[in-house]
Amino acid sequence: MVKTARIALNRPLRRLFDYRIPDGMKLHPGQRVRIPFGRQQAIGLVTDTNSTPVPGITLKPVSSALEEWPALPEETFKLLSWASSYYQHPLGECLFTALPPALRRGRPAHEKHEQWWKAAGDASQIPANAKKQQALHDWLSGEDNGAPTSNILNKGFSRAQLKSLTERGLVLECAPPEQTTTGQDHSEHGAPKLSSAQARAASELPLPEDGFSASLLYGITGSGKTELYLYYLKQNLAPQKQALVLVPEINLTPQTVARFRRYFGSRVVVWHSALNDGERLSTWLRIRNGDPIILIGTRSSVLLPFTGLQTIIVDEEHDSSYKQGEGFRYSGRDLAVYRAHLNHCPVILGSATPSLESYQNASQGKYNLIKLEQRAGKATSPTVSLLDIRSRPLEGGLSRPALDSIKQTLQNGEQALVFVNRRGFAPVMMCFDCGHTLECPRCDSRLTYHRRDRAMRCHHCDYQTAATDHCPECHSDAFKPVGQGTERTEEVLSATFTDTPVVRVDRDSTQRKGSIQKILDQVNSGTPCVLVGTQMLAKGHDFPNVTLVVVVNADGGLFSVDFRAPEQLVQTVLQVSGRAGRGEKAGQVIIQTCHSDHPLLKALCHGKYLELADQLLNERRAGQFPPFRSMTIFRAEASTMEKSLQALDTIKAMTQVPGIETWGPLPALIARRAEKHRAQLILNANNRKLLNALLSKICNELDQKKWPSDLRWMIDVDPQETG
DNA sequence: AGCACGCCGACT
DNA sequence: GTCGGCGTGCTC
Repeated sequence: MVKTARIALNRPLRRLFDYRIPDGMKLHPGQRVRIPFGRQQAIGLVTDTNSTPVPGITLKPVSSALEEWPALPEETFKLLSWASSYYQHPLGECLFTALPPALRRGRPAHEKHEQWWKAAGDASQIPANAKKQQALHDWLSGEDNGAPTSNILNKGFSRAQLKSLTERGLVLECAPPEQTTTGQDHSEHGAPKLSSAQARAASELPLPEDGFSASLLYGITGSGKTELYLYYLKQNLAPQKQALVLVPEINLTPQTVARFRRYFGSRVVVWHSALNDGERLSTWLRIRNGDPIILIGTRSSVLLPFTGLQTIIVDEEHDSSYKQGEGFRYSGRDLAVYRAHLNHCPVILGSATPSLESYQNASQGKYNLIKLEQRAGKATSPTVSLLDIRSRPLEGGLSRPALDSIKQTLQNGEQALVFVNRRGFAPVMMCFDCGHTLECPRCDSRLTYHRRDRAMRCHHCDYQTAATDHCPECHSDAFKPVGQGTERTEEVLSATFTDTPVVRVDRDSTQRKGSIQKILDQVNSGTPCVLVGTQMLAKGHDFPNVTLVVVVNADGGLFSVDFRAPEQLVQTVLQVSGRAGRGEKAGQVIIQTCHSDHPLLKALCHGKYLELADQLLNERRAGQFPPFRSMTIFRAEASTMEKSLQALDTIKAMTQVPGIETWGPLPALIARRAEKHRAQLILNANNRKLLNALLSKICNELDQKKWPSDLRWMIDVDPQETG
């Protein structure tokens, strides 16, 4: 009886491939293998060793197993298999996203031992013009144990400089120091001291030994959710077990990590997109090995091969960045819940503004709802007011009363924060004589003006061109930016408050490494200043001396086509409002709007998020939107809109069954993007299981179909974006 | 995704 | 006459 293995490859194929297992080779699901594939060699992952191969095909043999143990342990494998079928993404690609890049490429599953270097000899032998070599020699002389290559490179030195010094004998390779025992809790700290409200919330959280539980921790901004997490882990995490703390990318700051390290020392390890291949491999191996790590990481860390996971925490669980927007479109938060289920352990979803999905689960009793409605310390909740800006002149988007409030705040020796919601409100160059605007030649969108480098950029593709002073159509010099961006607001504020620092925080101003830290230091010094920024300012920061928050324009979310827009508006405003009055002084929030009588905005002033959430859930129920039905979007793009719409019509024909309602196909909000014409078809299903079964069938059929060569179709289960 | 095969245009 | 463009098809 010939033994066979079913193997998944890192290819966008929904099919698996069968191979013969050579005599004497033992294979198990999750194991990495080297296999011949077509006329190339490939790395595969074993999915099954009990399957019956398709008859009539001569099977090739597995070349070798890369290691005897499964790279993906059983529980991780189950998680990914489930995710593959839930999100309708090819199994091979799902499984491979859980491997670090080095292992995907077939590298051995152990760390490359790193070369260590120490200084030797006399620095005077270094040529006088080789300043960097001198600096390197200098620095290395101060490192008693020597330093590994990676540290040297991180310090800004180059391989070439290191090489020159070794050739001169001024730097020698040395043995790495004794491995410091990592993964241990070295910290002196016991559990953090909790307020009575925090202690009560903590006592409501189920314990790891109670098995699976999902809890929604609703804690208003400034209520001290992080302290609660720390307390919970300190009290309940067994010394040899692992914990996963998921955070949005933007919250994974050195401050957050430092806070965990204070309580758990080197047991805390991070995982995010900026790690290099070596760091990824190293952390992945430690997790796989069962080291008692507390891992703080972004979305993808929910896919790591934990082998002793005892608790999962999802901070800011409402954050849309938990949903991957392309390729394997999984939700890190939802997978975290499923993973806790597989692990028989608790998951805690924390937010000041819970997603309606999680809140509904809590309302139905599927999740525990734990409330923390008091701010920690002496801080009180800020007062929120609407400022109607209809027929008020604006400067840089700011009205006179708002500017006066900022002035007053600065005079009080306090700080102000101006929040510009850039969504759909970017500065566009327009001719005031002929009305001409610059459009992207490849997309249905206008170019955005970037003052710093005098460039016009498309935010939907990589197109950019130089800005001009004159209208390219009528050559008028009345060619000016209109609309509101952070740069314009910053400019106006700088001109108005000449002797106060105005600090801008957005993607453009924080690209350089460490620049965000500089900004935070400035703010934390407490001296009067004005912060201007986008979403980035709304997240998690603690600015004790900010007492005023101005929301420049809140109206974008009021009349959007996206069913999530109202929820997102409310969440963003509440999150940014939460930056005000976190110290001892009371905070004030001013929301500029043209619709001060809008019920949603009026409700926002009373600040009770759960009441708003109830109201928003009622609207979702009335419109039969998620979470009352489950939604899936099929998207298509091609060289013409006709081809895209036609493909979606074909798909629509497959979905005409009871219990499923379709909307469209319709051209996408941005119908042309990078020369591709895009359309989408929305499916709404009463029953998740039924929908999933239908989707599997459709995707398989779509794979068999002959499409025009330039047509691409995609599926997005539980979409975050519906445009 | 890779990679090869294949069938048409511009070159020594 | 060949080199090479990328459309099409296949990978156990």
